[in-house]
Amino acid sequence: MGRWEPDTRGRLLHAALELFADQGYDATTAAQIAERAGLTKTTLFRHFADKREVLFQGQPALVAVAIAGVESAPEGATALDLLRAGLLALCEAHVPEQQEIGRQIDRLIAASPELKERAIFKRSAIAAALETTLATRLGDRRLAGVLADLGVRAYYEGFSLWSDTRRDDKLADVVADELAAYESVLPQVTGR
Amino acid sequence: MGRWEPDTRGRLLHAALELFADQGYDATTAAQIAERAGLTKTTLFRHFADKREVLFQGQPALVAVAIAGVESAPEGATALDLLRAGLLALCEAHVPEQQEIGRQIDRLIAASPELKERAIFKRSAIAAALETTLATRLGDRRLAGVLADLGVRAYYEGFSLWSDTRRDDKLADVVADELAAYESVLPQVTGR
DNA sequence: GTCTATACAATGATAGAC
DNA sequence: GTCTATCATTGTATAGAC
Repeated sequence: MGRWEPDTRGRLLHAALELFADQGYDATTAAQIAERAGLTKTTLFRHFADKREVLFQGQPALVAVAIAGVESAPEGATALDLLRAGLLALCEAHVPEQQEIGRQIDRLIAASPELKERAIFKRSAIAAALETTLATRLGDRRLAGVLADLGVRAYYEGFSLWSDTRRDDKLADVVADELAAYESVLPQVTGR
Repeated sequence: MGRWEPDTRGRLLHAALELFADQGYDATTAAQIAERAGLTKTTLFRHFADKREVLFQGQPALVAVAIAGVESAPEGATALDLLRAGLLALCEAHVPEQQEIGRQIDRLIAASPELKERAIFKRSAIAAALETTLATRLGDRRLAGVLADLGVRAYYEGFSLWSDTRRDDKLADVVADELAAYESVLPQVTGR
């Protein structure tokens, strides 16, 4: 289907994961990643704005999925229903293989402040997108913001539990449990 | 009190703000900032890990203040009392001049993805610190996390309101109002 | 203990050829 | 879409001056 090997971005991700596992993130140059994928540094930076984005290339699609999930919720849905619809869509976008890749990436993030900063930026991008959609549906910016924070927290905490201690459960269930735990703790905030 | 001009970091911040206002963040080099402050690039990087940190140098102190605020709350304080104590301390650490500097920095952040990423990282650092302290006092990680998100949101939204439309009010009051608004909206999340 | 001089590796941008 | 080549800038490292 063309003069070059297909799936350039995927090949770059794969090459990066191997090299980072061997040498660490900092000790690996963009040129090395490109070379292992059979490309040059210039080409890598044509596909990704920076070295970090090679690892986070999956996130934008997740955001779109979450938004679509909220938007496809039925008309009479409650605030919490909308949030759950978004999270469910998000979770179902994960294929089982991503559990292992996710673990790998999480380890790299934990070891690199540079990656941690980008990871938090991505997390906040999901929250912001969720907030916007929820605000449209609910007509209440504050409620939307609070809900988005809650949902994103449930998603990240859930993902972490899922890949650490609940590997055989479905991600959607773990996240739903986490969200339910927040619900049951909220009355303590309001003052009972 | 020494052989050199005092307040090196403050001078660098001042120089950076002037140059960024003139030329924008991207078009200003670290060397230019240093030169305007009467220093060299080497010295700038001795004081700050990177160019962005010149702008965010105030944040670490704010984190310490917020934590101290929570820790100094009386023994019988409720979860919400603890959060309010932290936020109050945070707000009172702001001197009036910081309203204008804060506005300036916010404009720069809005115009630069690079700065936005760092700003979000700083926000999350405040949330994480708050969460840790609250968890210690409350003995409940989940509650602490949810509370920290809520508090940090109130602080940032409050700051934004304060510098945009409520300049003459006290920051602490604006933030307290914002937090109260979240409290009143929370029952809608629990499901009434 | 803070600053400077110099040299250096890596990022990321850019222009032009295939 | 990729490559070669070149480039400015970031940020580091070293060794020394006051």
